[in-house]
Order: sequence, then C-alpha cells, then structure tokens
Amino acid sequence: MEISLDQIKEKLGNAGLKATHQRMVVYRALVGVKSHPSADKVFDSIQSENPSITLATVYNTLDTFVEAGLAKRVMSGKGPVRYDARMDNHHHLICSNTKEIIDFYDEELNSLIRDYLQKKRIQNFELADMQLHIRGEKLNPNKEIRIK
Amino acid sequence: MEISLDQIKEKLGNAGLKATHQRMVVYRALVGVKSHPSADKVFDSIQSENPSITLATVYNTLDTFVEAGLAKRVMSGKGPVRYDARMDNHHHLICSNTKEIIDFYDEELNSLIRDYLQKKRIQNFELADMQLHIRGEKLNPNKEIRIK
DNA sequence: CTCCAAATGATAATTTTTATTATTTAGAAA
DNA sequence: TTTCTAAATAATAAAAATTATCATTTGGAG
Repeated sequence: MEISLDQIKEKLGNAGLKATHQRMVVYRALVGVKSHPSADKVFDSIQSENPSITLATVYNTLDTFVEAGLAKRVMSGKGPVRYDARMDNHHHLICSNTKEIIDFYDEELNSLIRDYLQKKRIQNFELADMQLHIRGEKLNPNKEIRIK
Repeated sequence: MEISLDQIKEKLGNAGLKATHQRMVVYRALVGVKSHPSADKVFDSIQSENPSITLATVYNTLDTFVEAGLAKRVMSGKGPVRYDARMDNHHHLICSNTKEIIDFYDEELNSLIRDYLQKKRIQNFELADMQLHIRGEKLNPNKEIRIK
C-alpha cells in the first residue's frame, strides 16, 4: 500500500507547502524507503528517476518537512542525520552494530511516559514531542528483532 | 566541587585508557563545561591553556571516551554531535529554541521505563541504555526550567 | 493566463568529522 | 631509573555532511 501522489499533495497542502515535483518525490522516497534514511540515501534512491534533483534540494526539502511537521530528524550516534516521516508518537531501537533504526510503536508506553511527565509539571517548557532512544545491539544481525 | 586530576586519572585507568595529558584536559573540560558541548566547544574551552592540542585530537579523544564508556553522544537535532560525561541513566530536555540540552534525572521514570521494557521482552536485542528525548521550547528563554 | 513570491539547480563554501603519517609519550618491564 | 614499545598525538590533508548564494524556474493565487 504505497502512498499516492494525491495523498502526498494533500499532506503538503495541509502543511502549508507548495506541492512541487521535488517535494513529492522526496516525500515519497522518505515514506517508501522505510529505514529512516539520511539525506544522502534519499538522494540516491531518487537519483536515477530524477537526475535533475540536487542533493542540496534534498537537504532543503527534508529541512522544510521537519519545519512543517511532516518529518522528524532521528539521530543515530555517529554519521549523518536520518529522517522519519512517521509523525505519530513512537520510539526507536538503535542498533550500534548494524546502524539500523527500528520503529517501536507502543501506545501503552506512550501514555505511561506522557502521563508521568504530565504529573511532573515541567515549568517554562512547552513539550512538543518525546521519544525514547533504546540503544543496544542485535544479537544476530541477520535476524529481525521480535518484541514480545 | 570540581573533579580532581587524580580522580580523572583513576577514571581513565578504570576504563583501560592511558592517562595522557590531552585526555585529562578534555575530560575535565567535558565535565566542567556542563552544557553538553560539541567537540568544537570543548576545543575552544581548552584552547588558550593548551594551544598544542588539536581539534582532531579532541574528536579522537571524545570518540575514545564514548568507546570506553566514559561519555555518551547526545543528539540535538541540527548541528554537531554533543557529548555528555554523565553516565548514570538520565534523560534530556531539548530546547529547539536555545539549543540547550538540559539534564533530567528521575529515578522513578528510569525504573518505570526499564521495568516496562523488561516486561516487553525484546528478542534478539541486547539493551545497552535508553534515554528519553523530550523536545520542546522554553517559554521564557532566559529563565530556567523548573521540574515539579 | 499572468505574475510573483517561493522554490530549485548549479554551484561554491562552510562545517563537521575522519584519515594519514611522522613524532612523541605513558607506563610496563628490565 | 632507564629502556623500550605500543599507543597516542600533532599537523596536516582529505572526506563527509550541510548550508549559502544567486540566477532561473515554477506553483498556484488572483
């Protein structure tokens, strides 16, 4: 179930962004690639179909998406910044070995943390979002991570 | 209560690292500067007293510290990687406005999350550490953030 | 359709980080 | 204490990541 161009156009519109060809392509790549790609990886993945789109444009576009609330930056430790188009609250398992960033959706955990922070009353700080970085190593790099 | 050179020497020794002058200086700066400095900031802060220490050495040294378990990388979004010498489990409030990274120590929160993850049984993944990135904005950039 | 602010391409430049290699040094062993 | 050696550092250079500049193009409001 790939995202359609119309859906992307709508997303961009809702975010107050012009629906340019470049943005459509970058957004589709970001959603499609899954693995929380770096700007460079996005560039690579669109390169052959769209040779005219510059790496600088990819950077700018991803930046724009982050500003507009269409993507998040995810940090992995070393190396380039990586991006995530999934905006619903979720967490990340970060494998120091394979550099994979694996989504960890867990509504129960979300509310656990959210409620706790709420209770804490952090003053002079408007919370935008929070995510848990769970760092570790895959024991078998070739196998998937199974939760529960 | 500044950390003494002997204490640093001991820390380095325990981590299996030679206690070189450069490492002592970088470590002291890292602990002293508080604000989760970037390599560049560490370099700046030691520069005048230690003009012979190269930026490359600062990078290498910080890297070595991370490998050896004496420091952690902290990511702030944009900009360079920042480092944290505090190794006990704690979280970070990240102000998108001032770029500040503020420590958030909370033992109750730690065990809340730790216990939850334990219960979840994440397979094929050896957990090293976890930290919560709490992103937001200081309402008044000049005032402190108060918790509870 | 026209028009213009906004976006992009095509660089160039900067910033951040890593690599290379000759020289120096901490600390183990004599 | 002195000697010796593997490890660490300085002094680059280079690479990787990111941002800036500015002339040209374009989405979409009117």
